[in-house]
Amino acid sequence: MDIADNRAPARLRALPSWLLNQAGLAVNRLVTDALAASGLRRHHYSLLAALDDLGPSSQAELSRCTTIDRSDMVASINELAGRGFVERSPDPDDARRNVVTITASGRRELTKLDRLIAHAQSEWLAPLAKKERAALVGVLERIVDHHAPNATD
Amino acid sequence: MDIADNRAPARLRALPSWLLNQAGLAVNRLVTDALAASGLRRHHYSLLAALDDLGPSSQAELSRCTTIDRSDMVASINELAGRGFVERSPDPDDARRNVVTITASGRRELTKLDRLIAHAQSEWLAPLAKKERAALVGVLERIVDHHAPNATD
DNA sequence: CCTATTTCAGATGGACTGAGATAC
DNA sequence: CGTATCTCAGTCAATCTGAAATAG
Repeated sequence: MDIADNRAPARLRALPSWLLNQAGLAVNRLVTDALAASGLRRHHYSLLAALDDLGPSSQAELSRCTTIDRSDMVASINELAGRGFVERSPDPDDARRNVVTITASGRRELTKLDRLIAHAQSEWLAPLAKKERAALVGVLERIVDHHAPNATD
Repeated sequence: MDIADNRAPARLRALPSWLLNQAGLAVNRLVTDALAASGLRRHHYSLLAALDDLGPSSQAELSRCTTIDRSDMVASINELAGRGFVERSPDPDDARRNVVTITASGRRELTKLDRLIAHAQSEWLAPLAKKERAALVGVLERIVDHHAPNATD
């Protein structure tokens, strides 16, 4: 019952996947808390950011590029549409699809969220120098690309 | 609908927490699949590894050092005990506590799991050189320590 | 009296499966 | 025809809250 008894055993501390999951718990707490006041959750930010980057997109496209499941898309878009941050309309060129578009109000909200998210990132990465943060991002990109559905398998 | 349409927008690809979560999905899939044949899940490995490192421990101690919630501990230990991998007995020195001990059979199982887990790690980190893997572990350790409950806050 | 431990009952958010309806 | 999209219903593992019972 020492004060430092919470320390993880060496077996786990040396395990990359365990460390990644622990680091993930920390960021996700920070980001979730940062977004809490706006009443939005993490995937809402992903969607607004994706829509701002890509322009109007179908739900299937959004699903593919955010890795949010197609079946969870419906509810998320509903929530964003209910807040007036996106609009959903049938695609005139393909009647199977909906076109989801970010609104002016959604873009304003996104600007606020960007700031909150950026702040959470730097709280999370506080112990790292600028160069180390960039290196971490680079390494994670390579891992993510390597395991992407249409990647070097 | 290009073949590379799955690519995430720049906004997300540049976001450390998003990359970390994507990388986490990949490892957790690999590790979960690696453990599937043994009928165990990720936290079972954490518990066996912790018990092998620390020796007999109370459930509260295990909870603190693995970050598995106290309330989830009960079921997990039950499952491991049901397979004969750990034994649970009342602590003679403190009647509130149980002492959980890894069995010989549990240690044998852990040896197998160690190999499976190690293999999953190297599949996951395939695109990285040895030095890069070590650097990643080092960086993650610093982040995790910084956000640990009793840390430099 | 306050705190620590084990346990249960339940909520929550996130990732995912399967299938139906519709349209390409 | 087979395939793609949107939608709904529901599963599943993981994280976490609250509280009761017991003991230090």
